[in-house]
Amino acid sequence: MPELPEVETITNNIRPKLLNEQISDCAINWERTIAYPLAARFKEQIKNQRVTALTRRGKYIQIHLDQDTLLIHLRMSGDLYLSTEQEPNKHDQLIISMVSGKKMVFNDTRKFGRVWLTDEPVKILSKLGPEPLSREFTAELLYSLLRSKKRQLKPLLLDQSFIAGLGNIYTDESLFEARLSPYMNSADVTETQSVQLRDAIQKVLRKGIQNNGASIDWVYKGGKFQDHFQVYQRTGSPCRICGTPIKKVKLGQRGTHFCPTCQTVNGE
DNA sequence: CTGGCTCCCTGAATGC
DNA sequence: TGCATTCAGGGAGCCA
Repeated sequence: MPELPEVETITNNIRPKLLNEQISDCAINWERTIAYPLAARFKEQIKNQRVTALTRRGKYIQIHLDQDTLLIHLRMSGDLYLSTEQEPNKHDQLIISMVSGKKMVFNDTRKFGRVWLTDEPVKILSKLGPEPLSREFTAELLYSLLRSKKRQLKPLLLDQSFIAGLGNIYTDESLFEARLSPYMNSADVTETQSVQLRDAIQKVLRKGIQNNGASIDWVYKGGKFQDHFQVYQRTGSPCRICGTPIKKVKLGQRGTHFCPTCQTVNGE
């Protein structure tokens, strides 16, 4: 599942290949991929625009064009890459071709991914919480944000309006790194624990990026962070700190992995 | 405000 | 072997 480190890796990979390219045309194979505007208008509006920059915000890839911004959210199974192949692959939902002949492919097996073409990307991105790797993401900020809510840490960290970019993998890994229980109520987190959690989130995300993200299932290949998982997908395996079998539970409708010995709610 | 649940999708895993 | 069922997972939307 592409989360912040995977999206960062993908954005970095395509940036040099796409900068200054001019779009000539696009093929929409699954209309629902286009979240905005209507498919027909999208197709017209994107034509002839030139790529000026590529950035990431949360789990969104932003492809800045000279008129609009192309926002891409990969959701569960999306991938974005340059292709030289003539025939489309299975699950190529959107293919954008360049004047130079290059083709950018949005491939998405489960069809959850979405693409927007808008001159007001802020309207979509302003719902997001702070960037966890930015300078503004201090322990003090996290502490005040946590105290302003009364929610269990796991579902709260997954909430993109709280912090942008964490998904199921990096949330579980961050909570383990911080030694905090996924069940813990955010309002009970102390200042010291906020420091731990901020440091843990940044450490885990940075390590993810260094490893080009994680490759799990058949989705997204190329990353190596899966070799460094402490809890994610390690159900029943011994905790690397204390040896207790890693537990998997359902929390907020999401599979949640943690060490019941190392990750406590203030001793409980 | 919070939590719980459903929906969108496909492919892998499991059951018989 | 083959068919049917179940499940995972990000985020929107709905309801309590």
